[in-house]
Amino acid sequence: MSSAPLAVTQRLGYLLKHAQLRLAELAEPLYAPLGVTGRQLALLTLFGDGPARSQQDGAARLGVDRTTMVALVDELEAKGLVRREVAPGDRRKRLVLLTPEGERVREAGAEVTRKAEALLLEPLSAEDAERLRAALHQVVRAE
Amino acid sequence: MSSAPLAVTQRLGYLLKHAQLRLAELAEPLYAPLGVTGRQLALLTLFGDGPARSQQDGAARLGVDRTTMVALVDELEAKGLVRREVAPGDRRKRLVLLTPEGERVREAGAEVTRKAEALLLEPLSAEDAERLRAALHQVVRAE
DNA sequence: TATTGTTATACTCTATAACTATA
DNA sequence: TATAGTTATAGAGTATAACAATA
Repeated sequence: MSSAPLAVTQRLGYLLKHAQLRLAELAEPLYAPLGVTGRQLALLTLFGDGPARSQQDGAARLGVDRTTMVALVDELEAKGLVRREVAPGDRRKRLVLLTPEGERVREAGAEVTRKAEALLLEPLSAEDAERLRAALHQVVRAE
Repeated sequence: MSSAPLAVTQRLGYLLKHAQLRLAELAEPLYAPLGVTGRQLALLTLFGDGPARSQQDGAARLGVDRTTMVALVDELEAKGLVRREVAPGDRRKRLVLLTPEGERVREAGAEVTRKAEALLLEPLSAEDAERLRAALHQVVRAE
C-alpha cells in the first residue's frame, strides 16, 4: 500500500524552500546596487501598487504581523523611500506612500526582479515557466 | 519598455514563500500526533533513505550549516529516533542512523506528508500537480 | 594543514504583551 | 470596547569563531 519512498529532495517542502533559496541567491546581488533588499523591494511593490494602503492592510497582505510591519516601514522611511501619512477619515491608520525616490527604486527593482526570475526559470520552457507561476498562484489562493 | 507592473502577489518570491507557509499550516497539525515537527521528519527522511550519511553530508544536502545539524541531530537523538555512530574508516565522522522507532516514525510521516501535499495540490489537476513538482525540481537542480 | 563535530555566542527574523491614540 | 500603531521583550532559527579529535 505504501508507495515508493519519497526522497527528501522530492518533498514539496524541500523543493519550495530550495527554490526560494536559489531565487534569493540570484536576486540579492542584483538588488544590492539599488541599496535595498528583496524584502524591502517587496514592500515598495506592495505599497506602490494600487490605492494607498495602511500598514495593517499591508501586513495582512504580506502575511506578517503588524509589529513586524512597523520595523519594515521604519527601514524604508529611514532610507527616504516611503513616508507615513495619517489616513483621512481614520486618524489611527497610517498610509504608506512612496516618495519620488521610492518610486524610482520600485521601478528599477521591478526590472531586476524580472531578470532574477528569468535566471531562475531558465531551465524551463516559457510555457512551463508560466504554468509554474499559475500553479503556485492557484495553490496559494486557496486560502 | 517596462511591462505591466508585477504585483507583489505575482512575484515568484511571494508565491514560493506563501506556498511554503500554506504547506506548513496543512502539514504540522498532521505531524504533531507523531511527536515530531516537519523539520525533524525531513531529517528522518534524509538519514533513513539510502546509504548511511554523516552529519556533514546531511547538512550539505539539506542546505544548512554543520553547526545547525548538530542541534537538529541532538533533538532526534533525545527522542530516541536516531543514534550517532563513528564512521568506520574516518573516525572524525558521525553516521546518523535511524533507530527502529525512528524508522516507524519515518514511515508514518511519509504517509502524512503525502496527505498534506495532496491537500495543498487539491486545486490542481493531477497532471498540473506533477508538472509543478517537476518544474520545481528542474529549477532547484540547476545549481 | 585540513576536516568533522562541538560549544559558545551573536545576529536576524518574527511574534506576544502592554501602552497610546483614536474610533 | 475595539482597532491601529508603537515599544519592549522574548523566542525561534541560523551562522561565525574557536576548540578538540582525527586525517
